[in-house]
Amino acid sequence: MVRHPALRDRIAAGILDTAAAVLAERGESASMADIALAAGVGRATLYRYFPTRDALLLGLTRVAFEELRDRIADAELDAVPLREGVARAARAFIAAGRRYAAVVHVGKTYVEDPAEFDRAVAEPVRELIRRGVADGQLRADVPAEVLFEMFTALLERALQLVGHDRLGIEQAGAVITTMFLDGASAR
Amino acid sequence: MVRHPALRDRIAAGILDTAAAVLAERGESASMADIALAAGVGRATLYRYFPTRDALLLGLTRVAFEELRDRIADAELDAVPLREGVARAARAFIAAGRRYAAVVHVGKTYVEDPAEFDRAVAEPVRELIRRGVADGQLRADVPAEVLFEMFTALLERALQLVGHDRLGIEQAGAVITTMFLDGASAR
DNA sequence: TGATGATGAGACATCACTATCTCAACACGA
DNA sequence: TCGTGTTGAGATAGTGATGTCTCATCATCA
Repeated sequence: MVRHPALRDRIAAGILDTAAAVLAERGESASMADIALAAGVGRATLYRYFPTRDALLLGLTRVAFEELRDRIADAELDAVPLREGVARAARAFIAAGRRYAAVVHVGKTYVEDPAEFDRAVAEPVRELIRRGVADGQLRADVPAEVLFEMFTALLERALQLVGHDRLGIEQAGAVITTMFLDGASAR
Repeated sequence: MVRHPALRDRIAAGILDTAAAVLAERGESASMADIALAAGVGRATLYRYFPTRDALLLGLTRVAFEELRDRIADAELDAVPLREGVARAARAFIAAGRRYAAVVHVGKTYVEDPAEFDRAVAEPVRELIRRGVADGQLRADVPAEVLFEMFTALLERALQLVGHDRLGIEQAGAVITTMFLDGASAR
């Protein structure tokens, strides 16, 4: 019998944590042995917690997705002005994605339910941008979809910079927000 | 004796071309067999032209780098105003990088001489941005290095969109330039 | 202290891919 | 038509990773 049923979950969470770090650093090619070594457990133990590599990647994207989904829901992007919404979305992505930078790139293939991811994470941001275009606050000479892509591109790069300690978390959110809205030109 | 010494080069170039496409689509994990199949040659033949996988990746990054280097040199970024320089840099990257989107991501590990790449490609753009910050045209509340990262992030994403036919080449250059300089807000 | 259950180390089979080699078929020039 | 040289297909060895298994060891609880 398991002594502490919660202990197993905590160990699994710890493994996912270091797995996220290893994958972020070494890329998708990091092996199960690499992850086990970094997590300080034996390879066999790693397989006891995650019976396949896919199961591990799936678990990783799942926690990342849930955290991101919750933060986006908290942000209530549909209830605030455009500028505040963009700022909130940026902070939400950076806060949630900080530890899961690996997933941002690798992720798409391992997301359990892409439609659900789209609905709960991407769509609220797209809707925010569409609203900005519709009421004349955002430029209309480019499809809203392209603006969305540019926004996420800035986000992902900022996430990388945060991961490499070249940008603070707070600054990252501010830079993304102002860069996206106002660009790099001096005021 | 080889009938046409130039023929070999043309075939090699053709292989590199399709290799770029395959790698761009399937990612770094595309195998030599995949590439040979897509290129319409036997696997053994592929190995005759590129004795190792590394040699192929190296050759691919080499042509991409040379094209990009030449275009950046042509752009004379140090001799034009900031806005024109940004526009030229964007066009240069998109024109040269269009067929080598794979390398943009994978690249860094296969670049023969990272220092040379930095000197001939990245540094002129960085210098352009530094100049813009120094003369007050670009915002100074963010390190020039971060502005550079944001610019390349927009570039790479635009490159992807072009590759997926979601953005035209001309529009891509224009969007990058105006987004970077003025952001997404309506004028 | 003794029993239970988890752990780490390592052996092992399997699989996919790289890289090499051979050979029959083929194209092109003399 | 003949000969040179290239090609594609397939066999094969080597390598590294995944996934399974066993076993000695260790920590915890009674």
